[in-house]
Parts: sequence; structure tokens; C-alpha cells
Amino acid sequence: MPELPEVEVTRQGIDEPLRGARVTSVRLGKPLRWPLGCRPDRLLGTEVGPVLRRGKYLWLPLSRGGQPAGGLLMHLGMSGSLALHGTAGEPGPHDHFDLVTDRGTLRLTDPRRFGAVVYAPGMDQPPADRLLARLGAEPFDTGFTAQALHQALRGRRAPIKAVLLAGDVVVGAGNIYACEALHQAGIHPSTPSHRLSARRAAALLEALRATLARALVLGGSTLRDFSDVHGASGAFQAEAAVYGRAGQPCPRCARPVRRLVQSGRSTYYCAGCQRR
DNA sequence: AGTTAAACCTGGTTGC
DNA sequence: TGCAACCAGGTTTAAC
Repeated sequence: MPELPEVEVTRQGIDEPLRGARVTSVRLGKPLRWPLGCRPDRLLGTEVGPVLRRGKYLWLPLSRGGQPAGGLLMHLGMSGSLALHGTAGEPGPHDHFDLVTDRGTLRLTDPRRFGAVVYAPGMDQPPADRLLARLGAEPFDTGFTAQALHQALRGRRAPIKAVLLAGDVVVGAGNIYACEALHQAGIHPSTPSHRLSARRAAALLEALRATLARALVLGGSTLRDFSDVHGASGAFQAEAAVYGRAGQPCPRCARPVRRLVQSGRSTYYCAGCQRR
């Protein structure tokens, strides 16, 4: 489910309400991608600080008596979402983590359980550092320039779609936004990354930023089950030009959108306006 | 070294 | 209607 816009929408939804909240209990459901990595008791009495996002990860810093007390690295996987409940009801079959605080319960719902909640002493400490180490640049980092993107792509022979998805050059784009950004930039998804000109790399970065920013404004995409912390759906999917639209006309040139499979994932594109 | 399958798990949709 | 096959927003790990 969640790509950068959905994760950022989630971050914005929990940051303020949870700021300064005190953890009163923790409930674990079925196992997620990785174990929590500490006894749940260890979190009791800690206070939640400003929520950060790095790529598609969220970091909830914790403190105890004003002193840093580690934090929780959270990932929503493919089907996860976080909700904030004033009073949380009985957990459903897909509710696998509750952080109960004096300001409400943060609940992770994740049917496929590819998501994770992992304790670490710091973002730069194991196991968080290992998970964050391979992440590429933040797409909205002003220090990440078109030149930097072009330079990074020069060393990659894989198709540009695969490189975007890998997230080790630039983070944030998942299957939806990678397809949409490539369409907007007029770049064929199979284009070998190192063959992109500086000009086209610049167009790609601009398209990626525009696509992610637009999705952010619309509250993300809701394909089947994503919702923000208040339960509201995103609206971007209605504006998708190619994603999930195989056979339907391209909004720009009216040629039918095609679907192909790249490294096991569906890619949607328009052969008319996306060139190698 | 870089790139591509396989794996994780559940549920919805499609087709026979 | 029943059931098998396929598909789904991600990322790590193992295998070419």
C-alpha cells in the first residue's frame, strides 16, 4: 500500500497528537516482518517525541525523564496503516500492534504483515541503522540535484523502473508513483538507467517530485485499504494516468495503456508518449 | 558487482 | 457455487 505520500500523510497525522504522549501499555498481535527487538515493558513510561520519516520508514523517538530512550522504527509494508484511537476497541484479526498512551492508542493494522515495528536505541543504532543504510536520497532534499540523479543512474544498467523501485538511488516511489512519474516524464520504463541523458534525468526528478507532491495533497492513494490516521481514504488513484489502467486510453495521447512485468512487478506505461 | 527471482502472508478478483 | 490461479501499495535475502 504505502509509498512515500501515504507514509508522510500518516506521519503528519500522528506527529502532533502523539507529541509528548506517555506510553502506558503495549499490545502485540501476530508476528510482523521482524520481532520488536525488546521487551514491551521497556517502552512503558516513555514519552513520544517528534515523529520523523525516512523513505517509507517512520521513526518514533522515545524519552524517559527528558533523556533519550531509543525509539520505534515502523514500516507499513504492503498493506499496513496506522490509526489513532481515543479509546481503542477490541483488536481485530489484523491489528498487530497497539501503542497505548495517555493521549490515545496508535494501532497498526496490517493484513499481510509485511510491516514492522522495531525497537532501536537510535536511528543510527542496530537494527535501525542496517535497515536505513541502503536508502537513497530523499526526493525533496534540495541537495539532491538533477546532476546527482544523473550521476547515480550512470552506474546502473537495470531498467529505470527497477532502479526507482529499488530505492537505493532515490526513495519514496513505489509501484504507483514510479509508473506515474515515468509517464509524466515521457520515459519508457525499460530504458536502461545509464542511458538516460542529463536532460531526461532532470525531467524525471521533476516529474517524481510533482507526482509525489500531488499525491501528498490528495492524501495519498487508496487502492483497497489504505487510510490515514483518521480513517480517511486518499484520492490520488483517481488521477492516475497509467497505473492500473491497462487497455484504457492514455490521457495524453489516447493510445491504450500497456502492462508489462519487470522484476516481478506490474509496470503500466504508454508506448505512445514514453520513449527509450 | 549488479541484477533478477524467491520469500514473507492474507485476501480479493478472475476464470474454468 | 466451488475452487484454483493470479494479483496486490514493499523489501530483504538468496541465487544467476
